[in-house]
Amino acid sequence: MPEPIVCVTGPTGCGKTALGVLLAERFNGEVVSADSMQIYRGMSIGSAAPTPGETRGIPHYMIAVAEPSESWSVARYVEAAAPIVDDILSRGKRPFLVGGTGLWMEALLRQGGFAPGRSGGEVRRELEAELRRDGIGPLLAQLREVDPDAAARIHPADEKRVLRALEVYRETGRTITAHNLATRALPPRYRAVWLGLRYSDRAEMKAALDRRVDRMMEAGLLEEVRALLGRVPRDATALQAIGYKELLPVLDGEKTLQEGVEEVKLRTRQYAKRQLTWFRRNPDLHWLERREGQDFSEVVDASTNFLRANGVC
RNA sequence: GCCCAGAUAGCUCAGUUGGUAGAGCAGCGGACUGAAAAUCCGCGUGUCGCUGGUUCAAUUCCGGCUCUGGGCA
Repeated sequence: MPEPIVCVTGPTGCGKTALGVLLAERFNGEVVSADSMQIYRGMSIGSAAPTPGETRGIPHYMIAVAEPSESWSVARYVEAAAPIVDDILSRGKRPFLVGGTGLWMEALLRQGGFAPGRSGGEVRRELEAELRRDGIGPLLAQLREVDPDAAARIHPADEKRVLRALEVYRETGRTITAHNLATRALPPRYRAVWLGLRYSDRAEMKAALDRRVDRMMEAGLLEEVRALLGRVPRDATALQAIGYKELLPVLDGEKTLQEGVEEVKLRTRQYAKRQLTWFRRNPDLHWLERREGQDFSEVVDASTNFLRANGVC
């Protein structure tokens, strides 16, 4: 087993990027981003991608590598990121997986890929057409028949997952349940040590997130959204990003700037809450609590101690 | 000063022909294996403005008061 890679995660806006860079500096590391929006070009303000100054000379990968008009997915991310992690390891450096997209991080660490099928694919489009034509009922009935476990597990209202489960079956003749069981049984691709950074107080987190959105606006987020709109279709995955989809109605004149900004702040804290839910279930994750007015070096020192105690040196 | 309307959950509001109340949003919790910054699920958190009266019982009916809109002066 090679040296563990270090995962640095937590809800948005809590300082993952800064912590990741400082730790990579101390531990001979390079940073691999695990962020479903920083991956696109032209979204640096709204996705809070690290600036050249913030990277402090540490190599960063998987940031601004995709055209926002092409929609990336977890599977494509893993295909691209895994060779990079391997390369970092082969050069005797330590990969720091830094980001807030939990599914992407876990998928990269896991061995065994995804079952075939993808958004925009032929089978998916077929299923979407069936859904529009006949409603979810017949699709649920089909799923109960071919994959009763998935039918029991997935909420009937979660159309996206119902479609995906049927898609896997139609593409492969195997169920998504069988596929998931098989991949879960495999040993992980990489050994990992997990650090999570979060505010100990919810109100402090909200205040910090609000301030960050204000800073993004000052930095020209609205112009960034306008520029993006000029070169990507409206249904692009990139335009689902928080900070972008909420400002489109402002550019369309359907909403005031203030309403748009309030919406961005709201969706940002709701997203942070979903991330907390996602990461809370990870028993390997070591949480570092941030408090208002606390010196960031305390967090860095605590992280350093934790990593040393867990075999990272 | 007078007239009219309103005052119910954090917000916007519904409702109770008198038996202490419920929607949306917010909030909190949860799920998550090719859109994941996506998608989906669960949970009501309340001096029904204050104060008297009628009544077995008032958030509901009646009076007074306060506040907020709008109108007339």
